[in-house]
Amino acid sequence: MPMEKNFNPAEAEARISALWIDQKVGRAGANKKPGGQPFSIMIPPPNVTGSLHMGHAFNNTLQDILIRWHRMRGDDTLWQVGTDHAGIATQMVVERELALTQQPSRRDMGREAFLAKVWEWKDQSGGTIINQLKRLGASCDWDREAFTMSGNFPDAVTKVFVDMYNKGLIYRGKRLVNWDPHFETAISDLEVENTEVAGHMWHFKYRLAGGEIYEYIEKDENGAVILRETRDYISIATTRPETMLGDGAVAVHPSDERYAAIVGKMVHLPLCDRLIPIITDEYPDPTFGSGAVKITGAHDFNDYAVAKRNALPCYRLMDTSAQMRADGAPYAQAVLRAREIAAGSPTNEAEVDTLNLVPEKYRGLDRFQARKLVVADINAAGLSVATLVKEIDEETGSEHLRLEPVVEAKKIMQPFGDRSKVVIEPMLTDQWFVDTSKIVGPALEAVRTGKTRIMPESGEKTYFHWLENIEPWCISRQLWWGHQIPVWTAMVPSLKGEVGTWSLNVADSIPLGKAAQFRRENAYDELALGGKLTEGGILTMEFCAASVEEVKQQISDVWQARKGVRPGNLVEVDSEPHDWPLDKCSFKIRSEGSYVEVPFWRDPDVLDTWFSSGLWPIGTLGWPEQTPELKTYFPTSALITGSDIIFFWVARMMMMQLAVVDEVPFKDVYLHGLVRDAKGKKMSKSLGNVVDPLDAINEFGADALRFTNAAMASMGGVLKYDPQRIAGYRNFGTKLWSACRFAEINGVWEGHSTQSAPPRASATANLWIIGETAKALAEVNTSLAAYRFDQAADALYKFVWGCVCDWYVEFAKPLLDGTEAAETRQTLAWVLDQSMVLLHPFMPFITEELWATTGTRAKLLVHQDWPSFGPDLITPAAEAEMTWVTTLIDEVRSARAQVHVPVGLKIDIVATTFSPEARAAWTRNEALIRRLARIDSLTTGPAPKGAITLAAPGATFAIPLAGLIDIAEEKSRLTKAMDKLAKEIGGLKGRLNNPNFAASAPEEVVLEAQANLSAREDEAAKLQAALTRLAEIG
RNA sequence: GGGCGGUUAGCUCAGCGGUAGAGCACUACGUUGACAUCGUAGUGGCCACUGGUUCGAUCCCAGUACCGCCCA
Repeated sequence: MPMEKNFNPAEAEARISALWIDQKVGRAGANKKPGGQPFSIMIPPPNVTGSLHMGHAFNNTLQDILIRWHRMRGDDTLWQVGTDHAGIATQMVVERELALTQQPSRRDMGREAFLAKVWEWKDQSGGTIINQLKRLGASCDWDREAFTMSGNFPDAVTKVFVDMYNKGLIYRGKRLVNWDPHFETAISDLEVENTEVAGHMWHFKYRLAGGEIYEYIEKDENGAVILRETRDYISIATTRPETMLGDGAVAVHPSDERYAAIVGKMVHLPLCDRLIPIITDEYPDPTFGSGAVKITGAHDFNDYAVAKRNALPCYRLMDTSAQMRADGAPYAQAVLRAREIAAGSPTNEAEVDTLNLVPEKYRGLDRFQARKLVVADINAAGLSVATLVKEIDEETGSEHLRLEPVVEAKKIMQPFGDRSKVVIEPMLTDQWFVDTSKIVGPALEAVRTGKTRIMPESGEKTYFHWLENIEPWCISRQLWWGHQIPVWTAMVPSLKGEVGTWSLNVADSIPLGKAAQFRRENAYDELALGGKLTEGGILTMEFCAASVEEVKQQISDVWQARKGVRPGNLVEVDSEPHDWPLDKCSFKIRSEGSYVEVPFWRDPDVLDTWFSSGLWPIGTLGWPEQTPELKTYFPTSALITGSDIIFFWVARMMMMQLAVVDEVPFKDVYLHGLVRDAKGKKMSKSLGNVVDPLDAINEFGADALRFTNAAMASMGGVLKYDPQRIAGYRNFGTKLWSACRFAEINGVWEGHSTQSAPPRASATANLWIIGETAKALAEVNTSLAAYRFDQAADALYKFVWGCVCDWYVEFAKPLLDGTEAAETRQTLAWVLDQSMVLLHPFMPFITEELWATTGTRAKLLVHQDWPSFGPDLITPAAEAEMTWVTTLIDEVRSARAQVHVPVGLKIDIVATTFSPEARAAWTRNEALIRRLARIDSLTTGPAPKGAITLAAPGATFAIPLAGLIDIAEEKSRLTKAMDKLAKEIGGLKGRLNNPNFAASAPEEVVLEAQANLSAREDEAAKLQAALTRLAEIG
């Protein structure tokens, strides 16, 4: 059956893909040869909720190119595939689906039922992106597909947590974190998008206590007084008025003379019955606003730092959904205690957190509603900074002056959750942290010493910069979908074995306020107690272990050691004691001698998804089991991923693998830029400029998209997708296809089977193309080894289109009629075979199809041996001769076109000078030259009148075209060529005449310039002679 | 504000010490034994600007301008 005119991707891709999957061509170690080195890549696990976008398509194309290349070379190859459970994203998807289908909400159905729903969803819809990867032609080991929530992965995550906990690398603490009020969880600062939005700046007056006044003096740059007034207040500016209820102080810069006199004095907090001090700190910018800043430690990161430095209490004002708090004691009671604390009464973080300083009127309001109300109330109290504005009464026309509060419209940076899109609230909460400062060292060291390479180099700088300034990593999330933190808390006796003193029967649970009082009065020392007091006043202790059984053992051991008895019954309960409803409070741990039931409870939080995906390299290979795969493929060879997750993932994988198995996770890291549209704009659904990889595959075929990806993959480049470019590479595939079809029509494939060695050839053109093939191979190898996919693609494009199709196929046409027909057939078959092989990693479908169509093959192309021939296939003499031939053809064609010789007209040519070498080159390649330059006959002799002249090395040719050509046009052609030569000659002479050049430049550069000059001068002389002749005839 | 990049043909990008390349687009011609998803021949560049180093700078260094990205 003759070949179709074109490759049909839609039909062939599905068929070939099924064949590859069916034959498991990508299984670990497939096509491995003796001596093959391990080569492994871990796919950056896409979110299980995800679908394939251009970033994935790009990134996985590069991985597949490397994998296919190494596999063909006989290396022991693994491309590990899998997905990431994506905590927030997945929970969001499933919750949305529950809402859409009118099912009970997550909270209504409870944790266990909800997780069952998530798994249900995962089984139904979690495979989308994996299937899409198959359409791209990705040759992963599909049987090894991993998921961060199944297989050995959860155990591996737990083990790592426990190990790190035991090594003191993980701790729990109350810190200000980014809180997502929609999902009601902490999120990473990397999951926060800071966006500039239109906001406002309000200016409030905080009055000095006791009616004190001071002289406020404002000076200009030169020190001249521009404002002097007596004030009874300090002016503060804020973009978040509702947080003023939790202010702990007003801060000014120590150098700020305006406020020097009142530093240390107290001010009245508007709307509150509290006084707060004026303190100094380096944080306020004296040139910004009034220079005085209100400090709300519990709701702003900068303020939190100031509060910590100055030991200010951080009063939390909002609940988990960012509504003003409605819990705890009445305002009057809370403020009483706050005043005591301000006056120096001892306290602690836990107690401060229980105090709700939101006045009743604001309790339960949304933060934005509260803002409006606070502003209105401050305005009403006359505590806003105001200016006088003129007002004209419309009826009477009389002017009034009215005080108007100053509200500046201002662009402010506001943090948004990247998933929820709601405004993030800095929130003081208990969270788990990885003490990154303790594990960052080896990660830095590995890159410094080159054990792991990051490409491009700028990525290395970013890596160092981030790691050198690393913050503790908050790893807990208040979600249900994820790896639950393996830490339990249990009631324990004190170190002295006391139970009755602090361990209360829960039925006796004391009110929070009373508990706080209890804690204060006992001025306890948690170290001495060997545990920690809960808010309910119960002595507890944390236990971290991989299983409940181990935890029970540990709890029991503590009781045994401290009290001399083991609890009769350890009961795991749902949550902390102070959350317990009364009917659950039946634990009898109090009565001396009868410790019947001791409750313990697990931390409900789950781990940040990045904590588990940080273990991807070892987790997918079966760790903690020492599997053969782990031994063979770890550390992995390369990681290919977007530069946007260098912090999220790359740096964390480095830290974690080094901390856990003391080895780098990968040798090379290749970072690529963000994917953009043709104009460089970020692709977004709202802009409608998203190029869907699947659309591109449907329209142009996967090979075209893949080749585009490779061609764009220059180091550090931005990736701008232009469908025209994809179309161009589709055409490239078609070009190869039709060259093979040409071969078919000429019987090249008849009886063809794979030949690894090139045929013995004698024709120059055949020798030449064999040499070009060797050069292409070398270039592809070098480029891929350096991760220069663009250079490899470029080399292949030039070779296949530029050498094979443009020249060699044309040369083959006359050769196939001559005495060298047999070797030409073999050469053409070999060259096209090599083209398929070399292109296969880039365009696997079309090449696999051609491979099957064109010969008897022992193996699929995907497992064909990568060639290993070297530069010995290059014949320098053939190369030089073909350069002479192609240059001559180019010149004849160019000259003909410029003087408008009709393409169809065959011309005669006269060699006016002809060296023996040139004559030999002509003779050997006469058929090709005559055909491609459309020459009828060659004679030698003097140049005829009225001819166009061409200069070639060792020869001058004249094309006699008396009457056919326009002499003026030929003159202008020659003059133009002469001008160009003159410019070049001028430059070369200038250099060579400079004595410093000869003295300083390397010898070969000087020689090259000299040779260049003499060649140019030779050519110029020939053209000058031609011009002279033209002048003679007119 | 801090960090990292970029500025080369109309567009998208390579090149990175020896006077500039590709693809696409554009122009003209063209069905010459595969290919019009094509062929042939062309047009098109003070390599952002200003200094410096060098025999020589698009390339190295410093500064300026503009544009990105990341982090505050």
